Amino acid sequence: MGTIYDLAKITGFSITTVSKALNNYSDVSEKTKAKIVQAAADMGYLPNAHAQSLSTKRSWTIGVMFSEAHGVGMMHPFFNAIIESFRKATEQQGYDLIFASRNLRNRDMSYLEHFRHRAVDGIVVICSDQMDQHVQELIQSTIPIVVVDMDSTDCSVVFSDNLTGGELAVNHLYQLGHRLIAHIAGDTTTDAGSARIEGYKQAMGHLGLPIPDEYIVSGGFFSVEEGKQAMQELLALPERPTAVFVAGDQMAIGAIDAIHEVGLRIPEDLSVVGYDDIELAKFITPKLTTVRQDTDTIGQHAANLLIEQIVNKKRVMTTDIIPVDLIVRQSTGPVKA
Amino acid sequence: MGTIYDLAKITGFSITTVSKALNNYSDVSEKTKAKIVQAAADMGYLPNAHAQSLSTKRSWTIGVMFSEAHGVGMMHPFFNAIIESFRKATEQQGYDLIFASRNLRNRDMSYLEHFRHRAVDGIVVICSDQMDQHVQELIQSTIPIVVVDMDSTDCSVVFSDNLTGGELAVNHLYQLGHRLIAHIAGDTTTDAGSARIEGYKQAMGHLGLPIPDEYIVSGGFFSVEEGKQAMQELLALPERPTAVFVAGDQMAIGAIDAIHEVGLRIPEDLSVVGYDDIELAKFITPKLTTVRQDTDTIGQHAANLLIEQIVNKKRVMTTDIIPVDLIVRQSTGPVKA
DNA sequence: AAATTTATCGAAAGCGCTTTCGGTGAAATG
DNA sequence: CATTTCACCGAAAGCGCTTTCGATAAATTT
Repeated sequence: MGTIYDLAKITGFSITTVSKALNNYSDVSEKTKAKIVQAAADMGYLPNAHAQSLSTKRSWTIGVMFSEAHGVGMMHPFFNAIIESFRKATEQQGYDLIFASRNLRNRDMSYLEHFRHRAVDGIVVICSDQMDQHVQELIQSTIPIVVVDMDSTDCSVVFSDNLTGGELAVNHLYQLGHRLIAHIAGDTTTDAGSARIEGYKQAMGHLGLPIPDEYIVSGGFFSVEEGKQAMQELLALPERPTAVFVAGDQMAIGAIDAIHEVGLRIPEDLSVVGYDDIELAKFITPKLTTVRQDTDTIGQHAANLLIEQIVNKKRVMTTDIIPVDLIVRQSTGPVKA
Repeated sequence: MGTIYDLAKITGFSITTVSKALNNYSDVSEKTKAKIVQAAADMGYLPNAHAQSLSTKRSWTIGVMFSEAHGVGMMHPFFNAIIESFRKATEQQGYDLIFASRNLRNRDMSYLEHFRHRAVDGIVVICSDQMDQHVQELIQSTIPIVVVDMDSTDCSVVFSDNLTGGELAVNHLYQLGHRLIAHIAGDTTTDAGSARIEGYKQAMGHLGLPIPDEYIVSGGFFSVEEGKQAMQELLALPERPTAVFVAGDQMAIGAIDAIHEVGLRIPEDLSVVGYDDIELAKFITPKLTTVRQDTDTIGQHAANLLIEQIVNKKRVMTTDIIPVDLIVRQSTGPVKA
């Protein structure tokens, strides 16, 4: 390793000059700059990030918060894809991601506290809901922040056009002749969940289609298992829907499983459209018709929004809504005559 | 915020005493300890992690390295599950995870350099292969390290019993009457890939089954797409196998897709067994017979192995092989008469 | 040649914390 | 009462780095 002092000793300059040389200050001659840089390379010198942070008040780290409330963690392919794209964008600018917990050596603390302790330059919250106290606390803090997949007027947010997404799905189904369209919803405490329900309702309204209460059933927090259960409820209905719009691909896969288990065929007996377009969507049987969320763009925009705030040292409250696409595959088909 | 100095001013004690009180030293009376702790709570004091690290040489961070060589990143459900379990285990001990890149503010640097710069206490490498220069460099360094899903005698490693896994799959297929058993392999530069091939070969050998060269086809780096392509090659063979052991569930899903696309049925026409037992495995159609890897245990063991080294300040080179299970579902069945 | 600029460097303070080591008064011992 | 122990506290150095500000010598300008 070696420190800046070693470098000073070796080259014969002061640590001041060494530091300046390494940081490319203008008041050090090219010659000495070259010598110092060379010596640094020779000894494999690397600046200590903690010392730097301490003295510059800049840590070049971004804290990421996954809400663990619903046990999704970083396992959900959608959030996962977003964080991956976010990571690529931020690391290009020199930031590292740090996953902090609520545990600091046996001291229980809030995320905000933990992030302050780590002195992160900014925060991204990936999956959460309005009810989460921790997220609200983060938003109210002064640390630059961007929130993904959730709405808020108190900070920068970026999320998919879930309303349109819901409409796209329903309209597609309608055009295929479906009139009995049910919805397996994501939990309404999440903005994504409720926006998709809203999109579903609006589209149904516009089309003059009635919505029986039993046609909206909760799939909980977007899990496969809950999607399956929700579908089972739907299947038990006296007037079974001919199509169902599922608010997430994972849930859709669960739903499909439920449908298959009772011996029904997709799309002949029942059409299903999902939401997300996870990688697997186009490979499973039947290939899933779904509303694609542009995770790449979401992640990038989130990264840009955050870094902009960090760099300019001022809060901005942008609401960035990313368009979605309907991807038609084989899980939807014309209604049975 | 506030620093230790503010706390000293407020309470009237020296910063030394404040620090000691906060760190529960024995040479500060209970009374003053209480006062200081109270004052700290009142002002919402939080120690600055960077300052602490600087002075203690302990950062309470663990660097995680995903090889980006094969473009899997953190998107693969298997690695993802491992990192999640690893995270839970380490955060319980007070460590935060930091995802470092190879980019430090436009300076291109190795992972080792980056980790040294960040002064991480330990390193976990999640998905990589022997050929990766960066990983080798990490292993040769003096920083505590644990490697997952890869073999090495130079550091602690933890991975699944891939050999047995391969055998389990083949034997299962054999018992169902299959004799023409092919293998869609993971890339042989990965230990997991080659060990599963080995398991396949050994089992076939024991059973006295011949292995035509064309029966082992590479599925690349475990992706769905590559699995699909591999299966297409298999399907084009003059003597088509009646069963195929696929070295990963993602690939298996791709393979199933390929099979369905040519109008064949699973398991009636063709049996397939996967590897991993990802969450979706039991929901897709057909429900996938697969070799389950115990990601929870892998993650935990890796965490323990790493923390042990950090705490004891000495390198240990354990090889921790985690057993696997065959989970029989519906993608395998008796060979057609 | 005197007066200014300019280029180059370093002393020193500071970032927030830990830890060694010594000092004080009170309690315990003889 | 003199001496030793003990409990409690603080001065100071140090962790590795940045940054301000002043100093010096060389280069320009008059």
